[in-house]
Amino acid sequence: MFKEIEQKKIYLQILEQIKDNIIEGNLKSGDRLPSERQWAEQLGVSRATIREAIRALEMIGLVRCQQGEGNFIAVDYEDTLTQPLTIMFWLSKAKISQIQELRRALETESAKLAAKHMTPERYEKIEKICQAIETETDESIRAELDKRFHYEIAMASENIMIKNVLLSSASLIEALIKDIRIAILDDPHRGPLIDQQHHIILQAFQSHDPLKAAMAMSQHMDLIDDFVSRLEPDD
Amino acid sequence: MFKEIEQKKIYLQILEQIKDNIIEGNLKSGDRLPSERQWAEQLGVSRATIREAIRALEMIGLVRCQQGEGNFIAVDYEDTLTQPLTIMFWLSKAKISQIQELRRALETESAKLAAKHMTPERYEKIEKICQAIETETDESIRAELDKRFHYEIAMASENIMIKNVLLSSASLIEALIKDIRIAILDDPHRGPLIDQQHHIILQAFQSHDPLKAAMAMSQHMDLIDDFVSRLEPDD
DNA sequence: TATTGGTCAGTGGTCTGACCACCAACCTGT
DNA sequence: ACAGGTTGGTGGTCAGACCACTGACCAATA
Repeated sequence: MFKEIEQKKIYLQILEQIKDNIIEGNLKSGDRLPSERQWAEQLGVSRATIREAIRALEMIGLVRCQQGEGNFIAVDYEDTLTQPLTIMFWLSKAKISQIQELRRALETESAKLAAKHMTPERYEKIEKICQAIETETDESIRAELDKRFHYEIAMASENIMIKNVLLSSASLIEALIKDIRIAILDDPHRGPLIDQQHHIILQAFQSHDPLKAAMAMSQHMDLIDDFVSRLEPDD
Repeated sequence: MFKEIEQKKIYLQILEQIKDNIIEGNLKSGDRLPSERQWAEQLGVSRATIREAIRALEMIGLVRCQQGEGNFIAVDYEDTLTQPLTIMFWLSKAKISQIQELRRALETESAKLAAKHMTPERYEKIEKICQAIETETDESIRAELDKRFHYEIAMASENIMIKNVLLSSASLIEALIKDIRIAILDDPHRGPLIDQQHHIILQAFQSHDPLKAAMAMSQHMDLIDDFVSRLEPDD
């Protein structure tokens, strides 16, 4: 299952091996890796080296480390970009509005693709979420449902790359503005507006109209834009 | 009643410190980090631990390691996402067309923002590149110029997050289809078409018309879409 | 019987000290 | 002045040790 190590950046070789093993199907999400001691012996390297490799893999969200239990392949790769994206945000001294613009680009494309590939099952699922949002009165639950609304659209886009980048940037925004959804949803003037926008998006999905979906989602994003811009005035 | 006791992993604490130091301006691109031994002593941890932190930082492109010389803060953070994006691509078994869709979303938004923020200096720069593309006959140089064309637009968008995600996905596509630009440009029917599209984009920039820029760029992307779809037929 | 609490083996987290490979800057002899 | 070797500092790797945590097993207790 694991080959002997040659020379070069050892931790990169281990990464390659894991990658290959996953692609070949020998390793899958949630699988446990060999224990560090055992693995080190198998590969003929020291435990310290194995650990450096694991650390690198953990950083990009590919491996989850649990003391006393073991190291595991991440259950999904949705968080692979979150950490790097967060770092990039801080180091490049970007503004929140810039992530928001990134998210806008992805949400609109996501909606466009979702409309293109929408299935009755998925549509029903999303429709139910919308209905739940309308009838729900607890703002924090409404916020959670709104999140799921966007998540399901991302799934429906059938594009895992866009989905993951989108989810990462969305969670970064959330981390920066914890209660953005609540704050937006809480505005009594906005509640109905949001529901209306959701409906337009739904209609676009139902009629498989990518352009309409993209435009509707873009307008939906305007709400968040507005909130961000007030939170973070232009320099 | 009792608060949870939580000991963050040391390597994450070190990451935090580096992040803070960069934000505060104590550390900047290209700066050299303390030697591992010295640093370990300063922080009161072992060298192995320091190395695990460095390995994690190297993985996301934040640190460059040079044996016999030292460890350095990366000169730019443009590659922070390239590695994770590549890993994600392989592990999620995505198709090239999906990255292309990701790129399309970013290129169009990038063009839109560029039109919004275009300055005479930047316009002139991009215009010169376009002229160079038209007069150049060597296909590989044309390809290189085309790359710069997109790069400058990304810069002009004045959105570092979009720029970096875009460049990462573009370089991932390039790695997967090495000669895509040449292959596309090489088609005698396409050469004039590309030049024409570039001009439309330029016009949109000049008139600060974001929507027109986005649409023109989207059409420009169709060319690559077309190429990818022929290279990678639908399942 | 059901629950508590201890033991124990296995795991990741960290530390220590050592050796190797590499690089740059400093000699040194010509 | 210069080519070539020496030397000290750096990252790369290794071996072995101890700690903290986990889960499973099991005995003592209510």
